[in-house]
Amino acid sequence: MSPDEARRRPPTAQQFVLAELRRAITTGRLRPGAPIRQDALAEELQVSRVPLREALKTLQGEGLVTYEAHRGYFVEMLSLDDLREVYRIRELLEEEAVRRAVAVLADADLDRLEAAQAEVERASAAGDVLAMATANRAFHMTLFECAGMPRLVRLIRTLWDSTDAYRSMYYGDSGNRERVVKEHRATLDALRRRAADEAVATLNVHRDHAVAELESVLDDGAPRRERAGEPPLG
Amino acid sequence: MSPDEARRRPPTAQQFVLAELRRAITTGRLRPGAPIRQDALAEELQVSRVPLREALKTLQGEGLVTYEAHRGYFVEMLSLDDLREVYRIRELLEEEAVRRAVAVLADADLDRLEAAQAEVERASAAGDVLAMATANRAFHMTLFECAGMPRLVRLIRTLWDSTDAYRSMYYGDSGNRERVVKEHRATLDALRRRAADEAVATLNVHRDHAVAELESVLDDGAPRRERAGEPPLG
DNA sequence: TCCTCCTATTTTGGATCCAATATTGAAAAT
DNA sequence: ATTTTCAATATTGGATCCAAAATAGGAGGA
Repeated sequence: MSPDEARRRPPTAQQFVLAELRRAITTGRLRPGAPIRQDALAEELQVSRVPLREALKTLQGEGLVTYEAHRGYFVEMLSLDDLREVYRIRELLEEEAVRRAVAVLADADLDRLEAAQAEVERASAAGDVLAMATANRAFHMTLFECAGMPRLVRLIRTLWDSTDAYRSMYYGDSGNRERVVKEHRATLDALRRRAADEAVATLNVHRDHAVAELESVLDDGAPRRERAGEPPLG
Repeated sequence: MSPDEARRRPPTAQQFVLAELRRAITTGRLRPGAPIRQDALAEELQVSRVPLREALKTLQGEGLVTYEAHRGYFVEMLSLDDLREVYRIRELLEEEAVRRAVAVLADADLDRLEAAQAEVERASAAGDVLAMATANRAFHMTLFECAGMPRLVRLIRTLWDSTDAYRSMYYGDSGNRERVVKEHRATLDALRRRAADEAVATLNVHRDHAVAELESVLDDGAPRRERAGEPPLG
């Protein structure tokens, strides 16, 4: 079996379940605050509760779900303050990653960033929200990985994961999509000139805008903890 | 049952196992690079493999162990570069925590810090290495928690956990213990005067010395991945 | 009507058993 | 002697079953 195929369908049930859960949370299929009923979900996904619980433990570690002994797992419900905290931490860590990346950036790295950006622009033009989110993420992670600090990148990735559910709506607006394209171009320009301060600044603008957008969407009240009624997990 | 009792013996086997595993890794009982044999460990701890595996998943999320499908879990083996990366990330996050803490520091917080420091000094004088590590950690976490950023503190705590195994040796040296006591006093002094820059600086010195010490201990070669021979887990 | 207590039900936690995969070691071929 | 193949073994992955805890609902009492 080729490595590609192996990645397509994970070799273990827990990895399959993990991917499904991420998708469910990201797309809002499982809503913030909702309890996760293991029996129902396991049946839905055609696995037993054992791999499901292991996947949930992973998500707990990433902060996507919370856990209470004998009460179970709940989809993490982030308040506005929580979101601001996550974005502030991202700012700290991503600045470090970008500075280190700029210091060692090779032409081949820039080529890969250009390719990632091309995909972002394609998705933006097509209005493909899911592809847009994926491509945007790939662009940023490609940059961060140039820093050669795998643990730092892992932390940043986890922070992105933890707010995926709240960020998915962002790309629905075509104005936001165009803005992202422009901001990426500004970042790329700074990177080509190895202007670290400028690259950090453009990314901060990029991030702050996302936060501001989130705030305006959410400030009519924090999401409520739900106890039932979410649709099944097709 | 009192809350205290409830905390003494965790209500679930996975939490018990998690604590035991942490201790085993921290004390070097499970050595970096060693594979974790689930059957043997489960029998050792008198539980089945199910809660053990959930505990391992938690540790995987924290970076204390690595996981490969169908091959199992291994105690994470940190290279010198890895350690430096962890400490650099800590520097970034802890600076933020300290600055936020100083901005809102109340007298009651200072009292708690004094109490924590008293415990550090007691342990230092007694030469109690384990108590020293615990007290030092409590001192720092008490400070960080004043920042009112629970996610940030959680990340920092995880980073501390991930290097526990390597830091345990540090307090064996009485010179190191005395140095820690002095550095804490300098930090406390800065905090009392709400001198954020100074507090950050003293903590950076504190941390950098630990890194330097680790480097001198480890630079005769990275630890090897072991495959067998670790003593049983009393 | 409201509160308390107790029981029935639901849900999670964990043990055991079996299946799937990886590893080891020996035998056979080059 | 070295490499390859294949079977035997060890180890992990997962399903099912049972136990323990929490939740929900109703009966009884104030």
